[in-house]
Amino acid sequence: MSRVVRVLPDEPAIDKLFDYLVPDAMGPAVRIGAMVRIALHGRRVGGWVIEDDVEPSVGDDKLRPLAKVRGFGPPASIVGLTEWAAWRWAGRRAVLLRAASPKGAVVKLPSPARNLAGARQAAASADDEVARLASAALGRIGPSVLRIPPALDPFSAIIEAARLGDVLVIAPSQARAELIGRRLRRLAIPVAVLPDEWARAAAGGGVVVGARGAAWAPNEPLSIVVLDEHDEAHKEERQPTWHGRDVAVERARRAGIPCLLLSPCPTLEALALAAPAAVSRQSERAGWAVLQIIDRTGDDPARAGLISEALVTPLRTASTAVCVLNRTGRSRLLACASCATLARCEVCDAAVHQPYDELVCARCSTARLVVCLTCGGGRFKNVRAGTTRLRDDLEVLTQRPVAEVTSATGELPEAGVYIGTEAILHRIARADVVAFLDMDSELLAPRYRANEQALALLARASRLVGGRGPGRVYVQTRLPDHEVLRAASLADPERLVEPELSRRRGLRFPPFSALAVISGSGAPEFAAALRPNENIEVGGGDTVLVRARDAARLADALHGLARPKGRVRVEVDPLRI
DNA sequence: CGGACAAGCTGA
DNA sequence: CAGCTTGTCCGG
Repeated sequence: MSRVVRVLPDEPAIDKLFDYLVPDAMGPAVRIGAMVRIALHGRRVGGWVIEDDVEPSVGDDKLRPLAKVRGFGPPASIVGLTEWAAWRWAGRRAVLLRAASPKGAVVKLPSPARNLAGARQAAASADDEVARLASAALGRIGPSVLRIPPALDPFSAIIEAARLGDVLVIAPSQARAELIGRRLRRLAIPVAVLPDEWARAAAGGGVVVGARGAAWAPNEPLSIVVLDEHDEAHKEERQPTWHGRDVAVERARRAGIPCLLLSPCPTLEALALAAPAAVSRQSERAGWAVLQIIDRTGDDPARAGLISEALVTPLRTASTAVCVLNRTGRSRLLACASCATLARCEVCDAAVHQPYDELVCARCSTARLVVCLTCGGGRFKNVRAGTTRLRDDLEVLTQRPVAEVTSATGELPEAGVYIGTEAILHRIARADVVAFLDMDSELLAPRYRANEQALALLARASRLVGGRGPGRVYVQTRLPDHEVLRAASLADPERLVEPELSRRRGLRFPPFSALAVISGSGAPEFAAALRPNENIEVGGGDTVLVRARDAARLADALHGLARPKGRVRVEVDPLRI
């Protein structure tokens, strides 16, 4: 009998399996996960072998041979994991298999790393509080949560895991992954940094480290370590919106291995998996920065500037100061490109924005053509509400150079003071002053995770200033007693857990439910196919919120629904609603 | 996705 | 009714 395999084409829109004959010459290279090329409907496309030795589901006359074997792809266990993730996040398998595959063709694997004994020796020297916590957690199969304050180095947890055998480390950013790779190499511990060293990772032996994509790494680790589990960078923004931590937890469950979730401020999702272990109170206090709360309760909102008196001296004297001003939620302003008049609503005079090809009033929703009422011009440009002005003001106030940092900023300019949105906290590694100019926009953000996100920002700032030491984190606020500020001041994230749990339970937000947001022109039609029942609630409108009792029921409800004509975006587990 | 083919529209 | 556009289906 000739061998037949089942192949998924690398065309996300197809998402169907097709059977192909395996020519004898290709035999040994064809296995589950192998990347192949196939003739499909008159063209050649790439694909992955998903099942081996199958009974063909079409007649022999239709069967065609594989056109080519391109090389190694994800191992069978990871193919299975992508299958699960496609269900869990209601997405297409090909997108996930791409994330799990090497960037170029891999036809040969290097020999696996062997000098593990030396690595274990290097590892044996690490003996601190973090190592002891990790060691205990590594004795348990499945998820563990370790609360390690922002400025305490989690590296010895990785070393501790490496001592026991191959490890997979998932970092919140590529930069962080590469840094860890360099540190491990310095200790002569074999390491493959993804995505570049996919082949070395597949060969096995030692540590594999990468950003969220490493959750699909082709190795067979004996443990998985997720760094900064709370960091939203672990979530893929494109569809399917999978989460590196959740993939790691499922992967560990399937493999029957420990999975360590590290964070200074664990999410309620992580805490639902395991009770946290924490370093001593003393160490935790040392790992959070001193918070200086600048109470602006009495200041006249109309008159008070964004920089209070109390902030001027710290900004002037710090060697590096970082100012965070979140513009999200502030109305974006449009100005006419030719006459610079601000675009206002003709009915109510409020600022208008341009979601699509018309101008819409943020207050009364009146829409009109994209035309300037003053000069008739048809082009508008975004005015970033006052940041440039703020930069100038800051320069005058501090009498030193101030640099604005945006996502477009390449090389960081030389300056004593930097200003930007919260993304700036990921661009600058060290500072002695971090100032949140408008913390209330975080604390009062109309998002169900606002508290968790605000605490994460303070954790990040604490890391920048190096924990409890001479550095300071300043917070301008009208809510000086807010529980998030209190938790960060006291270096006690646990204080936030109970109130947050009861709030989420009351409002039935995750982890007490699972959510999906369906948007795009086809959203109403798509949502109409979802039948509400005791497990599923479906909202109305152009953007539909779906709420289920849990992730499995949500996934089941979304599974296999026909996509209508228009655009449909299904975001499972949205973090910012 | 993109080719095949069928159903609808137009012009003489 | 040829010649074209638009829509739906399906691939091994």
